[in-house]
Amino acid sequence: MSIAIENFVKAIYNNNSHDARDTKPGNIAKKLGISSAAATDMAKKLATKDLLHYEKYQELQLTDKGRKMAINIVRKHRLWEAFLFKMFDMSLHDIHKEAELLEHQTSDLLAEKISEYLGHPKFDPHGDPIPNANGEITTTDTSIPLSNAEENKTYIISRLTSDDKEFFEFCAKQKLKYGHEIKVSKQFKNNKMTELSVENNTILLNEDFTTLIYVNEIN
Amino acid sequence: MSIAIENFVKAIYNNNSHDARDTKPGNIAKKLGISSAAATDMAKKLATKDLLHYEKYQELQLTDKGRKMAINIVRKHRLWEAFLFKMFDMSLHDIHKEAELLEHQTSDLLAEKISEYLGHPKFDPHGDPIPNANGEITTTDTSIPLSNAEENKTYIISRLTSDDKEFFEFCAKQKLKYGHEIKVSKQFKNNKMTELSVENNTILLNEDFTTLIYVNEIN
DNA sequence: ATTAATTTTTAAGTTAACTTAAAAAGTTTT
DNA sequence: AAAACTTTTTAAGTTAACTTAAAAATTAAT
Ligand SMILES: [Mn+2]
Ligand SMILES: [Mn+2]
Ligand SMILES: [Mn+2]
Ligand SMILES: [Mn+2]
Repeated sequence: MSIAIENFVKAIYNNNSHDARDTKPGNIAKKLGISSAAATDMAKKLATKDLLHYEKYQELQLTDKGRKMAINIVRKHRLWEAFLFKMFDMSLHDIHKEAELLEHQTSDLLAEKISEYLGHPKFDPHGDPIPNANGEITTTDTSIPLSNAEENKTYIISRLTSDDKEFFEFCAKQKLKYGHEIKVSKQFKNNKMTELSVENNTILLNEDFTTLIYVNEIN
Repeated sequence: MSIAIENFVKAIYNNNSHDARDTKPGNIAKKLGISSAAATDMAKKLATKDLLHYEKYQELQLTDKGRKMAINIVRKHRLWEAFLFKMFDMSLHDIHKEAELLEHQTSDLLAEKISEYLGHPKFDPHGDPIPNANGEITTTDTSIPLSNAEENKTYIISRLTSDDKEFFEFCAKQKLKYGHEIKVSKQFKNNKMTELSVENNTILLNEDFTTLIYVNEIN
């Protein structure tokens, strides 16, 4: 399967497993940076390969075969992220970019070697779950977006769901990293802003960021 | 530059730096597993990109730009080989296959991180030199093929120049590895065979293998 | 319920990287 | 120096992955 096909299938998978937003060709096209005409063509082609169900004007839905394929790529992506993060001093954004390419050129054998070396990690450095070699995700995600966090409660950052460079640079600078502890001091409901403290610093985030940062409450 | 272009330029580079054999489209085509018509087309195209000089029926010659590009890919290939060899228990042949793909999806930044992690190694696990980030190869190779080695002299294996799976399996089993010591006991000139000892075992190799194994004399 | 706006699909065309088959040129043998 | 053989080139055609622009369908607004 070509890189174009792999990216297409992965985009569908990420789209409706993550946000559950609309999974029509136009939206997938936007994520991949191609025209929606190209996405429609590709969808039709992949339907003949039994990777997805296609019906005119309807949402695209992966078949079991398509989902399996997507998960395999996602697994390789997240393993590479975890591996590069551990081995080298590189920004999350750079790591993501490398993984975006390496994921397509990695044998199952090498993926397994990487997983083994890392002790079969369950999460990548963004906090996203890493499927096992059988395509299963055994962890359950109970985290909520920071925008929904409650005042005066303490949380652990569990996911950073973006691939924007500036976002990650900001997060790195402010110590907003996977696994770090934060305390929400105030939710400004009207302005949709959140005040919180990280390592004795108080920062104020707007909704653009608080919907990308997911947290788990500490009890 | 596409993967097809990168592999083409690399094939030319490897061809006339290694064996100095004929570098016409047909021969390159054979190495890449494409038709010679395709190779001729590609050669013409790359000439317009100033990556090589093309003249009908003549040998293909890389320009400085083309050579630079080839060396950059070779560097990434060999760094990946050295890195995977160090990190994981994988056969040389498998490592080579992974590197053949990863070399095209590796940023200069990541290549440098790998090189740094390994302490800027000068050789890959086949004994081939790793160009530095400026494309320079500072080591000089004084090794000779085992077929030319002299009787009753002791050598260190410095290169295994093949990508055949069976060859590497055989070498691995017989401890014919990069850096290992061997002693040549007899050269059968007529039969073009070489008798040698490795770790107290005596083995007899024919020309198919002794031209692929390069050695340096121990003084 | 029309009309307007948005999205998806179809249609037609492009480019890169191939293929096979025939023609042309180069090389080797007699 | 022909003839025979081999290799390279040209020519024509295919496929995957795109594009733009128009047509068709869906969705939203009045
Ligand atoms: Mn990708
Ligand atoms: Mn990730
Ligand atoms: Mn390659
Ligand atoms: Mn090598």
